[in-house]
Amino acid sequence: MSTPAAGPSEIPTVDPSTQVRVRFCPSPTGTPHVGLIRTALFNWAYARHTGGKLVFRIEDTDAQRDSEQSYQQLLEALQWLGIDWDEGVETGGPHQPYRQSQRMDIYRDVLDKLRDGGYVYESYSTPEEVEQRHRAAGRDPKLGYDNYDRDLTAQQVETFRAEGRQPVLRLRMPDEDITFTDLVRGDITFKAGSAPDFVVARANGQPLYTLVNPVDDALMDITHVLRGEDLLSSTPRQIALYRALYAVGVAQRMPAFGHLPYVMGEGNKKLSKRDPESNLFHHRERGFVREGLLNYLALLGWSLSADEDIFTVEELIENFDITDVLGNPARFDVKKAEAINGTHIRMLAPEVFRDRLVPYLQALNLVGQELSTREQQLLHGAAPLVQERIALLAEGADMMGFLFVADEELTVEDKAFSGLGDQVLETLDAATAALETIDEASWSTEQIEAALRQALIEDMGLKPRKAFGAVRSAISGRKISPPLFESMELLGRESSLKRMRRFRAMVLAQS
RNA sequence: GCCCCCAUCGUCUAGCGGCCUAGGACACCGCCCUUUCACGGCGGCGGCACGGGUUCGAAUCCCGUUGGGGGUACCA
Repeated sequence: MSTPAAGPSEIPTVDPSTQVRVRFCPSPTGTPHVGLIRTALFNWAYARHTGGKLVFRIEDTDAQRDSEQSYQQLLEALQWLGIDWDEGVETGGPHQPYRQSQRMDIYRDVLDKLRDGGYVYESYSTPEEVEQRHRAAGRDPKLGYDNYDRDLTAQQVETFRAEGRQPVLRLRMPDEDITFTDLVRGDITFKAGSAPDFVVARANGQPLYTLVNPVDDALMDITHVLRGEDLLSSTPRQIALYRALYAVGVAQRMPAFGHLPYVMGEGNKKLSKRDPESNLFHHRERGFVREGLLNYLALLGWSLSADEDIFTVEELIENFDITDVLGNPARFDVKKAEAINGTHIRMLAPEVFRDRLVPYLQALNLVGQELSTREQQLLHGAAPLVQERIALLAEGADMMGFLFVADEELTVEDKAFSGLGDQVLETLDAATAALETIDEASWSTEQIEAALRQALIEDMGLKPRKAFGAVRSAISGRKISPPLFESMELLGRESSLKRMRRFRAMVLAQS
């Protein structure tokens, strides 16, 4: 019984008129990785750019590693970023179910067809035996499977069975070069014999990723397989499988492949799951806005134009083409990501920015679940003050934090006492006296600034840096704060004066 | 070992034979603006890995070298 290797035959390919159908098919293991999300983004952008469809499938065939929590996180990640899908888990579609763990009977069917067609064969060799044969023949033992079981005689098979062996199923690879045109890298040829016959199903009958991934792509009529570079070398095996699937009537066409470059971390290593910056949610917690992170992620391998790094999702969709993606790996640069995020923060409408800040204020316990009228008022006034001076939302919440704490509970940082000059006390006294002359009704940024300038700069002849620095420390407890006079207006007369006196006492106690 | 991918400033990139004495962004360094920090503005530093070809002409095409990465599982 000889097994045929499916040849190139006349399997249809994808042409420019083909309606695009791409997919995102993660395994639900661990927390979403920025590299994975970049893959989702490019698939999504390509679907939206071409007016095609995005299918969201879950590859949970490894019960050992998959988790429901991870699945939920994937949903949350895509939802946060605004990456939506046309068919798939949660939304359903004509090819459901979209979780591979629920498609086992389908794979069994396909396996039967492949076996009936003679494209897969039973393999009884153990890894040890393969290695032993390599050694005996003087070959490198790490060569991989040696195709030994391709043409076993009925006699041999019977012997193995009698020994109680359970065979795995392998797909027979063609004895010829396999060439395909990668959408990002161009023509790639794998030499004949460089990939041995591979396992598509375990001895216990469980189908493996090597089978299940192309089978679902075929069944779901995926036209463009855009995935990570780590899967590049498995492409010849998939092409061989596809030819067999076409021969048995499961696949209708050969999809186009495009392999996206790695996202690198420090040094020359792939950004590992261990690195905190590989974790999408880590960035969200630090205060990345979706617009900024999406922009930065798209920049890893793609660019809008020669002289503009900042773009919106709409611009991405309008201009994105997979063939423009670069093949070389890109390092994830936190600094640049933050800078781009800062630009996007500045681009947000004031009220949007304000709303986005709330969860970060809550995370710092500065406000509760519901904002009081006073808190809303403070947020409303302070948001525009910080919007133009931060790169991350968490920074913004932190910077305006002093407004949300009681006067007597304001933390005054050690640094806030330094560099104030020998005339701190006099400065604080003069400032307080000047502020006291402003009545409640005329307590405004303009009045505050005028009074302080007159008393400290004009009358005392102090440098603005020292003069206002002392007041800033008193009001905010820090050396760095939102604009001072505006902050004082927001805080109000009473609070401001209380903080002035409290700080004076602290300075006195320090010396 | 074998197979495959990649190679422009520190980083991300523009460049697809002449427009390049290589452009932008981030970072860094000055200066300006300024109540701190930022933002903004101006300027500076800094790169085609190497060697052969092809061509009137190469960052761009070809080959090799070197360097980096990935694969080579009954993981995905």
